[in-house]
Order: sequence, then structure tokens, then C-alpha cells
Amino acid sequence: MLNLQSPLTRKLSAFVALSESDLATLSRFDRRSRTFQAGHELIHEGQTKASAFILSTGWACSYKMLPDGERQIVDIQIPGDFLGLRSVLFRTSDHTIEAITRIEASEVLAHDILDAFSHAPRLATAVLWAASRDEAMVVEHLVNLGRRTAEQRMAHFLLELGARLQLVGLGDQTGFDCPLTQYHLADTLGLSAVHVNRVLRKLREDGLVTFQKGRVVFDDFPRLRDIADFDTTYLDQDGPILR
Amino acid sequence: MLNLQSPLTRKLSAFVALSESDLATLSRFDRRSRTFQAGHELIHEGQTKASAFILSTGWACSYKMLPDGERQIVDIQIPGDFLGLRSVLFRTSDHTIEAITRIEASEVLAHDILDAFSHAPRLATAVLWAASRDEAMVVEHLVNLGRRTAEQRMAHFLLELGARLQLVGLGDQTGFDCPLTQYHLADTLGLSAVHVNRVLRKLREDGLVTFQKGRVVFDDFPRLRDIADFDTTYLDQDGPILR
DNA sequence: CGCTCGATTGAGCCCCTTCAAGGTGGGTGG
DNA sequence: CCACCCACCTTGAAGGGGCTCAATCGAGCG
Repeated sequence: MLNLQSPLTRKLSAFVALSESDLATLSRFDRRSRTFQAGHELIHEGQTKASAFILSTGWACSYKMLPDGERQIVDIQIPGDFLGLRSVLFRTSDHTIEAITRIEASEVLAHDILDAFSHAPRLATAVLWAASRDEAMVVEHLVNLGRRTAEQRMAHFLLELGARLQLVGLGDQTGFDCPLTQYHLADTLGLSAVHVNRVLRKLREDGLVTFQKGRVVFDDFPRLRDIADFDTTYLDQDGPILR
Repeated sequence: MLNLQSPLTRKLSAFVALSESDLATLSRFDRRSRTFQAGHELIHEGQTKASAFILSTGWACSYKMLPDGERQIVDIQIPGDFLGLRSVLFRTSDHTIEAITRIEASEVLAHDILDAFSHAPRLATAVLWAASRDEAMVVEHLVNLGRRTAEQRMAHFLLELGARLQLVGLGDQTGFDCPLTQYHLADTLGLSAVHVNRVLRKLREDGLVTFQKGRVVFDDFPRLRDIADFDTTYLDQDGPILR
């Protein structure tokens, strides 16, 4: 029953009621647990035959580098998230995945995933569902960068992180612990680090949200949500169509 | 053998060698062919139980609207592309899909797709591969919006479109026909329509690319590619790992 | 022949960037 | 135990890329 406590089980259970055998299959994923130091690159851009991982503790991020040294972070990964699921299913990786903090992650081989797909369809559905949710998040980030101001982007991103962390029990309505630097935020939101600092100050002074000393506190959740046009639909928890 | 000519078959064949039975299954997808006028919305944001479609002729786009009336186009779809694949596999649609030109598209029911997945694994792999490629494109668009200048975004987008159209036989090294308005480009690239116009003029005056009267002409392909940092890896055609 | 959609161009402004210069705190080594 | 360092945060000043507002023009079309 230990698995009921793992972040992945917790997240998937929010989408699909998993059977005993599903849980058993899931527990096999947790065998090859490994630890990585902060800054370690788990998957490199251009790498072939990469493994996938399930993040159990700590934070990671996936990003692409540009030739001029600029970086665009595609997504931040928190406990319960898959790392490099696409990389293992399909060819070479088009992005890098790096540990932000010290992390523990279970290595998942292509073989494990394909096995699960043929023997545990319900679990496979849940996994595909999680992958689909990841894609929906990337799309929402695209909207963020394309059509929202710096302040809105920041608000939206912090709200999304908060919602995701709540789902795995790492935050609540009041806020969450956050190991990201302002440089991480800048590379995620397509801003300069300097401007990130100013935006955070503005949001704090306006009594909306405070991000200091590794802690995000929602000072006025409803107003923040309105400003950011934050709608949780794309993170949805109502489960897949296939039951 | 008519199917060998269809854009979808042509695209998937670039990834996986399809068997006769795969081709037969694929041909069943083309049964429920339908026609839609330009501007018609095939799938609405928030809609449940949507169908998927395979676009056979014409152009479409998927987008999200913001409360202030702004629009962010997520992707442009051309013949051979799936429309709303995620919408049918997983819950409510988080985006709208609209016909840009008059289009012909084959409706694909959830049932068809699941059947194909269990009975034609090779085809299923190809379909998953196509879906993965779509996601990689969204990620590249994210990088585009987050870290590139207006000029680079435009160059990158036109090069990507050109590469995709070549794959289905609708363009060559010299250029391609393009029904997009400058408003479409603006909503895709996160710019204003006015600025799109200026950027196009600049690229034309610099002898890089000309977009006029519905035709895109690459005047200096190598230089354009360098400016845009365009690397086709993420559109790759070498096929999936699973053979 | 008016109407509407799309393309084009000018003027002025502002959000965000770059450059620059401190601050602060935790870790490390002498 | 202190001195130094490095990573990160903070703030100011100045510039520019892209925006908004506004007007004109061409073309398809009912």
C-alpha cells in the first residue's frame, strides 16, 4: 500500500480508478530508483535511445537551447511527472532535461511501457492521459508567451504550478515551496531576469502574490486568477472519456 | 491504389513502411469524407465528444481565444494532418479548429482509432508518431515565441511550413502557395498584423523571402535558414524507433 | 458601384531589454 | 572565526522593438 502514497499513483488516481493489478504494474516502475544531483542532465538534446523517468522527489525542467546561448524552458517537472516520455517512445530527443534540485527518479525502459500498454490498458489510458495533459500545458504556455503581458504570464505560471503541486500534495490554497530562481522564471516566461524581478515586485506590492525565500504565497487568489485569465480546464481532473 | 496518392498515406509512409492491411485500414478512414466552407468551426473549445478528422484538401488552424478577444493560433494544419486527435482520445477539447480555406476532411470516430490501435499496431505506431511530431512542433513554436525576434519567427515559420508542405507534395525548394492572411501570421507568431506587414517587407527587401498574392517564394534559402536557426530535426523523417 | 476584407505605411509611445552597479546570504578555506 | 567568493536578488538609466492609432489603397463581390 506504500504506492498509494507515491506522487505518480496519486496523480493518476485522480484521473482513473486503478485496479489492484494496475497498482502492481505501477509499483514495478519504481524499482530502478536513482538519485541525481542538482544540475545533472538526465536527457540531452539530440540523444537517441534515452530512458524515461518518473520523478518521485525534487524538481526538474525540460528546455531547448538556441545558438546564441539563450534558453527556453518548455516545462517544469514536479514529483509525479514523467520525464522524457516522448523521447523513449519516438526517436531522438528534441530537448534537454535537467535536475533543478537534487532529485530521485525511477528509470522506466521502453520495454516496461510497452508491456504496460498491452497488459494493463486501463493504466495505459491513464499514462496517455497524463501525456495529453502535458501537451495541453505546453499549448497553454504557448498562449502565455504569445498573447499575455509579463505580469499575466507570471501570475498564470505561478497559479498553474500551484494547482499542479496541490494535485500531488505539495501545496495548498495559500501557496507552495518553490526552488526556482528568477533565471528559471525568465527562461520559462520568455523574459529577462531583470524584468522578472520587477514583475515580482509589482505583484507583491499590489498584494497579489509574494515569491520570496523559496516560498510562493498567494495573497489574493481570486484577483490573481482574474488577472491571469487562469482557467484550470486544461489541467482537468475529471478523467478520460474511456472508462 | 488511389490511397498511395492521399496526403496522409504519403506522410505516414515517410515514417513507416505500411503493409497492405495497414493501407486497407487506412482507406477505411477515408469513407466519411465531408466538405466544410472556409471559416467553419469543426471543433469548438470546451466541446465534448468531438470527432477527429483527417484533412485531405485545404488548410485549417487550431487556436485558443482570450477573454480580451485576442487569439493565439497553436498550429496550422495542411493536407495529411490530423485535426483534433487529442480531443477525441481525451475528454473535452481545449482549443478550436477552424477551416481557413474550403476543406475536405474525413471524419474519424474514436472507435475507428481504437480499432486501428489493436488490429494494426504498425499503423498505430505511425499515428502516434505523427501525434508526437505535432507536439514537437508546438514546442518549437514555444521557443519561437519565447526567444526569437519577429523577423526570426517569421522566417522560421515559413521554412517549417515549406518543409511540411514538401512532405505531402504541395511545395518545393522554391516556395509554396499559401492562403494565410497577415492576420493569421500575426495570431500565429504573437505579433500585431501591422508589424507582420513590416517584417514581411523587410525580409523581401533583404532578398530573403517574398510572400505576395498567396505565394511564398524563398529568394535565399540558405541565408533564411541561418537567420531563423531552422533545424529540421524536430520534423524528422527517419522513422520511429519501433520497426 | 458601394462594401468589406486585406495590405500598406506613418507617427508616437511604452513595455521590456541591455548595461551597469550594488546588495545579500550561504558556503568554504585558511 | 573571519574573509572571501559566488550565486542570486535588486535597482537605476537609457534605448529599441513592437504596439496602437489612424489613414489610404486595391481587389473581389453582391
